[in-house]
This record gives sequence, C-alpha cells and structure tokens, in this order.
Amino acid sequence: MSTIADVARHAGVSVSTISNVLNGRVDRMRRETLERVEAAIVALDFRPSRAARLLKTGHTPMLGLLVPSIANPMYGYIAREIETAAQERHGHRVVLGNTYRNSAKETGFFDDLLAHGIRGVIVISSLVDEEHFESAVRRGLVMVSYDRRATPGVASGIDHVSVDNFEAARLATAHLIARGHQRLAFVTASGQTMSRREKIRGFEAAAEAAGLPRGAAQVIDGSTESEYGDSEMADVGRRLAGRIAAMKKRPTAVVAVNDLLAFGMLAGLRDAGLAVPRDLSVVGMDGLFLSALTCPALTSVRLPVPEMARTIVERVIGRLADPSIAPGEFLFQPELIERESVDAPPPEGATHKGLR
Amino acid sequence: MSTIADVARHAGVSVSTISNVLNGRVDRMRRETLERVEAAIVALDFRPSRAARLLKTGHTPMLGLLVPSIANPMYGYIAREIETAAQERHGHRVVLGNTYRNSAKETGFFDDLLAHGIRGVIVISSLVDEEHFESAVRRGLVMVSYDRRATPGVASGIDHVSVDNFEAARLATAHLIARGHQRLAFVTASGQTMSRREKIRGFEAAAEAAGLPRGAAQVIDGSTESEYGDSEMADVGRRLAGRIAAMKKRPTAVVAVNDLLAFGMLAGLRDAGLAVPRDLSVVGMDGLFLSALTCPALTSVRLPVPEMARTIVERVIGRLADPSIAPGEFLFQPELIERESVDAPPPEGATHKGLR
DNA sequence: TTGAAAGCGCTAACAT
DNA sequence: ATGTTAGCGCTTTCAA
Repeated sequence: MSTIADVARHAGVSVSTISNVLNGRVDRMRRETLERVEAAIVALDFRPSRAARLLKTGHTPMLGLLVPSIANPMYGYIAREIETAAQERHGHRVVLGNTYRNSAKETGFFDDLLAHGIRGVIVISSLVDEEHFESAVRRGLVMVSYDRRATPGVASGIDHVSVDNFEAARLATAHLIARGHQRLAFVTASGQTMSRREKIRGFEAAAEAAGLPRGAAQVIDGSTESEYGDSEMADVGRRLAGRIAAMKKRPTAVVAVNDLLAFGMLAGLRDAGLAVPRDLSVVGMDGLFLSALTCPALTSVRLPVPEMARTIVERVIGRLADPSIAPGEFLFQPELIERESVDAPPPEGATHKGLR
Repeated sequence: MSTIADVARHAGVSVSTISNVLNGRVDRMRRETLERVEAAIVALDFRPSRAARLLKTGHTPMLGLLVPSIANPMYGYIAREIETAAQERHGHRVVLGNTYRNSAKETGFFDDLLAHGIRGVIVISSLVDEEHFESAVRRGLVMVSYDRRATPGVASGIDHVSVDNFEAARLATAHLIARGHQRLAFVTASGQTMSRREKIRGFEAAAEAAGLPRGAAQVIDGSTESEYGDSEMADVGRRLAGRIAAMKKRPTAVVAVNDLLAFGMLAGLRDAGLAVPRDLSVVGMDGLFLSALTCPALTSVRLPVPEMARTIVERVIGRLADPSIAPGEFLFQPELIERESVDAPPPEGATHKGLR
C-alpha cells in the first residue's frame, strides 16, 4: 500500500500538497498541480490510512453499537437501520457488541472503543442503572441511548431516543377495552428496564381511564435466567401462557411487552388448547415483520424504527462534531397495527376451552 | 487520557520500559521496577492507544463482518455467535456491514477495512461472483466466507466454511419421502447463491434415490426485487404458497430453502385455506428458534451455528497470525429436527381443501 | 536491566 | 501556491 510520501514523489510535490488535496484545501492551488496530484493518487491506487489520520486528528469515522443480543429480531432490525444510516448518510462504520445485558461487558466495550479512538456510541435497550454510562461519558464518549427515558430531573450527558412506551401500551390496552375486554393482563419478563416500567404505567393508565375495577388489570411476569431477550423472551411467553390458561378467572385479553414474548404466548396458548382470538385476545409490541406471519397474525403496536435510527445517528455524529450541543430527549410515537389476534371477549361463563 | 510518556514520568523510568511491561517483556526486569510501573499504570488509569499501536505494528484486534442484512434472524444469530466468539475467545471487536447483496457495498466495505488497518474479514452468504473477493485478498485482506462452497478446481485465497447444503436438502427430502410423499416441491427465491444450488441438487438427488418419477420433484421459485432476504424472503414464501395452492395437481410436500421462506409459506397456505400438515407438509431449513413457535411448529434442518462460528473466527485470526496457513474448506453437518409440520400425504383425490 | 531514538502515515502550523 | 517540519502515541532495534 502506498503512502502519502509515495504520492508526493510521484507527483513531484510535497506531502503537504497531497494532504491539502485530500482535505479539500484546493482553492488556492494551481489547477495543473491538482491534476498531477489526482493522477498520482489514481496511478498508485492510494488510500489514506485512517489509522494515521486518527492518531493525528483524534477523529475516526466509526461508531460503537451495543445491543443486548443481535439475534433478537427487533435489535437486528434497529441495528440494520442504524448501520445503514451511519454508512449511507454519514460515511461512518459501526463496531457491534452484544452485551447480554451484562454491565461488565458494556464497560469493556466502552474501554475498547476509547482505546481504538472511537468516541461515539449508541446503546440499545440497556438495564436501568446508568452510572457506568455517565462514567464512560466523563471519559470522553458521546453517547445516545435508545429505549431508555432520561431519569426526570437528573441531568444527563446522554441523548435519549425512544418510543413513547407509555403511549404504546396505552394504545394497545385501550384498543382491547374498546373491543369489550374487562379483564386484562400485561405480560412481561421480570427485570426492570425503563421501557417496561413505562409500558406498565401506560397499561394501568388505560385501565383506570376506562374505569375498570381494581384488580381487573394485572401485571404478570416470568423470570428468565439470561435476561437478554431472544429465544428466552419467547420462552417466557410460552410459560406464562400456560400459567394464564390455568387461571380460574383468567383475563380475556393480554398485552405483551414485545412481539417476541407474544410469539411465545401464541404458541403456549395453542399448547394449552386455547384459541386466539376466540378464547383470548393478544396484542404485541414492536411490529416486527414476523408479526404478520404468526397465526393468527398478531395485532401489534409498531415503532417507527427507521426514523428513530436516523435521529440516533444524527445525534451522535452531530454532537461529536459540535460538543457544545446539549444532549436531549427524543420521543417517537407508535402506531397500532390491527391484525387478527384481537376479537371481542368470549361470553361470560364460556371462558373455558371448548365451551363455545 | 494519559499516554505512555505520562506513565514513564510518573514511574521514573523510560517509555521503553513501559512498553516492555505492556508487551509482557518482564523476564529480565527488576521486580521493583515492574511494580512501580504497574502502580503508575493504575494510578493514571492508563490504557494504551490501539490507534498508535496499529500505526506502528500494522495489527489491530478487529474483524470485519459482512452480512446481507442483520435484520434477517438467521444472520443475526450467526453474527451474534461470531461476535461473541471473536470477543470472548480472542479479544477481537467486530465491525459490521449490511451489504443488501450489493457488490459495490461489499467492495466499499473492504476498502474501508483496509484503510482502518483491519485485515481480517468474514463474509456471510454472498452471491456467486467471487472476483471482487479475490481482488480484496490480493490487496491484503484475510477472508473467510460462510455459506459458499469453494468452486471446485479453482484455487482460492479464501477459507470456506459452510454447512453441507446438499445433505441438508437431502435429509429434508428423504424425510418427506419416508413419510409417503411422492409429489414434492423445493421452494426458493430466485437468484443463485451457491448454497441454493447445492440444496436443489440434494433435493433432486433424494428424489432420484427414491426412484420418484421425473417431474415428481419440482423446483419452484419466486423472484424478489431486493434480494437480501428478510421480510422479502417471507413474502416470496407467501406468494409461492398461493401459487402452489392453485395448482391442479399440487405437491403434497414442500421443502423450503430456509426457515424464513417457510414462515411465509405457512402463512400463505393458511390464507389459501390449506391446513399444514393435513393438506400439505412443509420442511424448513436453518432451525431458527422461531421455527419452534410457528403453527404448526416447523420441522426443520438445523445448522450447527455456534460450532461454525467458532471455526470461522479461528480461521481468520489464525491465518492473520500465520499467513503461511493455506485457506481451506470446512463442511458441517446439519440435523433434522422433527416437529409438527410434516405428516403423511392426504389420500389421493382428496388434495383439495375440505375434502377430508 | 534500562534508556535513547527512529519511525509508522498522516495533518496543519509556519515558512517561503 | 507550495514546502518544511513537528508531532499524534506507540514499538522496537540498538546502545549503554
């Protein structure tokens, strides 16, 4: 691989002239010089070393991207949109890390980014504790977090981009109530992410707004060993389905914390001999393309992923370029996609399978 | 961030001593010196700059990973296993790129890796043309390709790791034949990847081995606009299901080129009023965790993804360390997972819906 | 057992 | 309009 010195020699100019054309400082340059330089660059197939530039400038067009697990279709989708936006719109590459929701892994990732000279990082759907994030920010990282709301009243050095999770759950719940359901459950994996908290609040708010009696809207959660959410998430749904099927006075409709858990729930309900939506209605959240393929096709609350991805990328890169920009909070609105997993509740007294 | 010079000053030694301890050359060092250096490193929270090291040594612990689309659950799964193996077993980070099966994007990715000083790259499931790969290898990349067999007889500078796609399709097809099916279809997206070719050969070989009459085992394909395979792949399956349902003498069983296409097919068959496996049996390939959740649960051929990921990572890193190692081909065996989407064929004359 | 110094490939301030 | 040069933070001979 040829270096800037080779090019300078080949073009019969100095290295700074080469550097000038590489960096667009060509205004006060003789046309003929520029042409010779360009020809030399082509002739030698010269590509400037990013490593050397980084060492000199302290900048490099790369971003870090941390996800709990890229095998989770939702994170895969978000990651694709982020990588594509970073690359196509800003010429940045992305370094990916799976955290398995493990804060030591997160911290290790931040350390490595810094060592590699990468100063922008996007963190997807982490757990509640934010201290090691702020500490990474103090060490020089520009961070945007997806799917966590800023803690109200706490100054943060981090951008927060998220969907309005409260509204997402409220939308799903209100839809169910409008279809006549009076006994509802919100099903989730245990373990508190901030988005789960918001969703639970939205669920309860919708129930209360509809004047449902106390206890008519319950939260049911199931624990996972490895809390990072792909196949495990579906497993939780499946187990929870069994538990719900066995309840004496079971809910007639269920809001799942995300599509993956809903997929598991659909499968578990089927195992238990319950028909959706005849015996029980189900709403998911995420609006993955896969949710159109389940049987029945899943009614879900869709997130505006490509738009959010664009904002996320713009924020990191923008704040990297201008550190005086203050971090902010960006909330996106979800949208209910009606498909086939919701119907009116079964007539009272017919809640057991086969009675209809 | 402190530098090696800061540490040297703090410990009262020279920078080369610091460098020596950083690189484990501590054998002929006074114990007391070592301790002072280590204390200084801790005191200053010093982390050596990878960028500076790279410039000096030409090596950096990073790998490139190219996938058609990380939103595809199968690529997400492979990517997770690869990233985890690279990180946990070899301390390497990974730069991810989505190619959308576009060779200009692939080439651009290779260029950038080289510019960043990254010399190892893993390419997942690319199209047949390999010329721009070999050209990247000539420019210094160490490459391993997943899901492409080496072209027989052609010397290649690339490692090939793949599942035995011939065997995968043969397994699926033989299973169907053993259950009594005599009229089969292999369904796929059009567009030739090498793995599809192999699968088709395996499908046909199984049919022939069973003595099925000519024309009893047909290949049906559907085109996609954007050939990179996630939601589009399912869409193809869905469309093809409609086409199959409408056939006068339709196959009684179908082998899908991958699980995603099978998911679409299941949904499309349902749309068409056909019951699986009563009216038609379906086998997928990949063995995604999602295939356990469909209805009916999908019988599929599972790939040993974690093992393959480990081999892939070992090969790049091994050949990076020792360029004299020759590239090779590594074939893994798949395994049939029986679930609920396969049954005996419907009695002849009862192939139309509702006739049973 | 430790230190001095050259140099990896660039950028940019400063000279000319 | 172009050239000279001092680093950026390390590694690694070579000397002491």
